[in-house]
Amino acid sequence: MTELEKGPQGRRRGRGARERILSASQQLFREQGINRTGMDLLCAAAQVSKRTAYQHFTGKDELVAEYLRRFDPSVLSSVFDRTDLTPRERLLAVFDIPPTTPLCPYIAAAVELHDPEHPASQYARDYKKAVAARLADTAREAGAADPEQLGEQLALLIDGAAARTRVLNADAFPTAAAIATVLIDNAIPATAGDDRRREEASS
Amino acid sequence: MTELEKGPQGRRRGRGARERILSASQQLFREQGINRTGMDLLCAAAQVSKRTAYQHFTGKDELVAEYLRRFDPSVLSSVFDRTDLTPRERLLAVFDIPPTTPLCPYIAAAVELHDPEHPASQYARDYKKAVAARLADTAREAGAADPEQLGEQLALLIDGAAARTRVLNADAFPTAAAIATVLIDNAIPATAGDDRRREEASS
DNA sequence: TGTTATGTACACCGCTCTGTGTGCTTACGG
DNA sequence: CCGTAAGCACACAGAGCGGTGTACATAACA
Repeated sequence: MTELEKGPQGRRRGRGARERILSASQQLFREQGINRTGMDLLCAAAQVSKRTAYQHFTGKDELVAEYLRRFDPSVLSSVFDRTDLTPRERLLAVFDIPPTTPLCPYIAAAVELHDPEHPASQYARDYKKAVAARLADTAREAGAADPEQLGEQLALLIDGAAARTRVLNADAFPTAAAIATVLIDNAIPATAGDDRRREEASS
Repeated sequence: MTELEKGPQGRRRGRGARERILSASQQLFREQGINRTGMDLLCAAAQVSKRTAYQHFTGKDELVAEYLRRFDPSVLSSVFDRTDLTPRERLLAVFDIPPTTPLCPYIAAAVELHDPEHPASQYARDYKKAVAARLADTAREAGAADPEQLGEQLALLIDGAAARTRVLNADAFPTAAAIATVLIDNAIPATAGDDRRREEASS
């Protein structure tokens, strides 16, 4: 960062080296996996010399960790911050985003790195917990009897759909959405104006 | 195989080389992952020379495929063939076996190999379909309205619990079992005498 | 006894991977 | 103008991997 993008025209070469590396990581790590993506290929894709890459990141581990840290805002917010949907609809909308994210990179990373102590694995755990927490919040908003439990359950459905989609090569999210519908209907007492009309459900 | 175990005492050295290799694979591939387990280490653990290993298997790929093919009978039958349980109880008993299998090796293999055309990936798909099919059969036995759907749903729960257990380092199968209970109760019309007579509490 | 199958011990090849060392180029700033 | 900082191109080290080649040992069978 420091004083990189300050010039009137910016340094042509330098401006965004980190971004290009991380952008290439996003693509390649997903398409090919982490272990199968060598630094040579990655640097070539990022149009960055290998030497430069290792001046921005101490090693591949750090790069992988950073790569995993970049998902939170985009995917999470895109669903949970939609004010045009009722809380209940938001809970179900989660199962419609897989087209954007064909498979969960956190599961892949946890399997590929295979080290629970790896910083990237830590980020993966944090992310999963954050997702479950936001689901729980939304569930509470929707008037669920036990929001934490529902959040955890829906999170499990997401992971199950992701894993199954991966192994079977077939979209499993519709099945997960069907389960989610049942769970939500069962968890919300029906007294709560969950769907349309959730105004006075504040308490 | 051919004429290995035919002698009155058998060849001391040869008898069970394949088994030792596969046994070591089961342990090491699970503990360390497939890619991280080199053939040198694996052969040392199996107390088999590397040369011998490559006379039994054309390559690591074939070994991995065989390794995955060895799970079907043990795990599957141990649950589905239990006649002491009602169909409904069998469907739920599935979520109690993870202590035996800490994580699903098929998901791990699919991620690690990263090639849907790999023979091992094919076995993984076959296995997953077989599990879903047996779940569907049991669901039909239990009187489910749509057994195929329930089977697919329960299979998704298993995979979700496995993946989540892996990423979070915490047992997620209880959550999956809770969901399964809801799904089963919702899918079985209650007219079917599946469990210990779940009275006619319908409507 | 000798042959043949099976397995061992160990060195070795070729490849890929992460990570560095070195020298050259580019562009900005004084 | 020259200095400095960032980057590039390229080669290379070091390690691990899958897989092989070679020479030797053992046991059954003729």
